[in-house]
Amino acid sequence: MMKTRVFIVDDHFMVIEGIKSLLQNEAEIEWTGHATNAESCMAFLKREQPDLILMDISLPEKSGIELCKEVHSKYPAIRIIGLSTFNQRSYIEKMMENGASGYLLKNVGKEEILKGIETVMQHKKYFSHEAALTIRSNPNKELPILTRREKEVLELIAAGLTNQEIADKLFISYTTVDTHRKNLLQKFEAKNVAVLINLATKNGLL
Amino acid sequence: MMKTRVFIVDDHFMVIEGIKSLLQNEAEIEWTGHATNAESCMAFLKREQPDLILMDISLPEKSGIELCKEVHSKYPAIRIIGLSTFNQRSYIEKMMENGASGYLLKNVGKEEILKGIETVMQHKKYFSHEAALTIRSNPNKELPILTRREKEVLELIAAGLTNQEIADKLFISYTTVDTHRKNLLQKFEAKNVAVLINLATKNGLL
DNA sequence: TAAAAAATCCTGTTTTTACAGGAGAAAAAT
DNA sequence: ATTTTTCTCCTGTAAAAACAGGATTTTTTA
Repeated sequence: MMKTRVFIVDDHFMVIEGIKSLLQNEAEIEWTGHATNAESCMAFLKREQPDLILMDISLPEKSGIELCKEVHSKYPAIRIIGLSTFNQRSYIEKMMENGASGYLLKNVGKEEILKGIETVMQHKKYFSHEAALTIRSNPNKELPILTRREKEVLELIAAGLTNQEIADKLFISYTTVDTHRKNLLQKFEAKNVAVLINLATKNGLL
Repeated sequence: MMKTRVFIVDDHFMVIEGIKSLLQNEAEIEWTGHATNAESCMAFLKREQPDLILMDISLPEKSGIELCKEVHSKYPAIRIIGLSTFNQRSYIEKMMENGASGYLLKNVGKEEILKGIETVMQHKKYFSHEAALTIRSNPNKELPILTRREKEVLELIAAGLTNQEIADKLFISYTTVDTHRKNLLQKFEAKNVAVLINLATKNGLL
């Protein structure tokens, strides 16, 4: 059996050290190195390509989601497993959309990491227990899909602009902004702007 | 020189493993164990008391901030260092108010962990580099201090209740709620409720 | 116990949202 | 090329929030 060559990208050194320590005595795993940001990850990949990357989702500067997309398009053979503390549907979905093959929450133990690596290397998808529950259990509480304009308006609302101010800024009519606002409230099933902003920030849209 | 007996509470097993791995060959450090939640931490302390606890701030069920308060009041001799991914003034301050002696961000390396432990054991306070910058640099952007009632009203606003509904719920007048709302906007320097909720969620108040 | 802070209540006015119900034009997807 | 989605605009009304400027009574804290 071939050894799986593993690389890790995470801005938390202690997480890198933890996973390294957990995997160092595993026969099927070969540790190829680590990076603490997107840039040094890409630099490494120019010289050497691992079989699999464990990739933290929240990195400084360029996010794990963007990095995932970039790595996946330039090196489609490399399998990627998302890594995060956040057990949120939106994050998991974004990673998978951008080419990840699996998702591990950072509270997992050695077994789940190994199982994840093994499963993903067999061209199958893998989610750690809790993450799997999240994507299955509440398909009702799905995040609404916003249009480009709606996102734009949402951000300006959060910034404190009134409908009139938003209208002036976007060179559209006051009534158009009102319509977008109406649609935002409807999509989020929010009674008013307080709930809207609350939901939006908690789902990482702001 | 006495060895420092270190205990760690963190719900992420890989972080525990990482710190353990980093500290295991250090002569001045004695590893006494770990817990992944507040309950098992308290259970451990009943049997044995370490010199220092590295305590994650975001734990399931009871938060690190509450646990910190509890440990500090029951075992005042134990030194506590807060541990977190979040470099936010509010979190750092809350931990320090509740009896912590230092604060480490999870992106630190071995040196800062050791320096932190050493410093705190000498009855001094310690903040990791980036955390120290945060508490020093922007004393202007301080979080407003809310009263009990204001917090209550803030939460109900975020839940989508109108002034009248909040008034009914709290058995106070509509005008009182309006005053609290006014004061909240003033304290946060927010133009309207959208900005208020945005700031409040981003600062962990909601 | 005196001073400070917090919580309560009030009258008004203006501005902004929220809600209802359409509808045409431009872009995008099939 | 046609359907669907998105973006745009409109009229009108009711409800709620924001703003101004007080004032009294409880609680806390020094």
